[in-house]
Amino acid sequence: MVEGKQQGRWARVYAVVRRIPEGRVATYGQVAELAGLGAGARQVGYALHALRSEMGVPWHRVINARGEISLGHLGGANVTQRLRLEREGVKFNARGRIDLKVFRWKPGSRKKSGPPR
DNA sequence: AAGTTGACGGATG
DNA sequence: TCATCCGCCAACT
Repeated sequence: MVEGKQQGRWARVYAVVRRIPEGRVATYGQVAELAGLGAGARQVGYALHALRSEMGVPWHRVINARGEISLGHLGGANVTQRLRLEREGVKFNARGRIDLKVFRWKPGSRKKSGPPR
């Protein structure tokens, strides 16, 4: 129950996630670091889990270091995530994994920094 | 108040 | 490449 108050560490996570551009993805660890949580990658996942309502936070652009969706089979949330990413131009390989070398978001590089689209 | 948990990550086998 | 183990740190019970 933290949907209402968004002023803790989680708010920083949301702020970072909101900066992830369309067609790009970031890993939990990356978001954690950008949010100043250091090694709190797990907290990022925890924060997004508590998010429930999106509130303009593109949570679907956050994936694990393997380049895969970490969500369990909850209410098809993982399907939603994949669908949204594909719709944004992010491609999955045969194993359902994303090529981080191509789609990983590089903070700062605001212009197209290589990846398609 | 204390212990457990977890949308993770990295090293190791 | 996949399976295990350990480490991090705040939220939850």
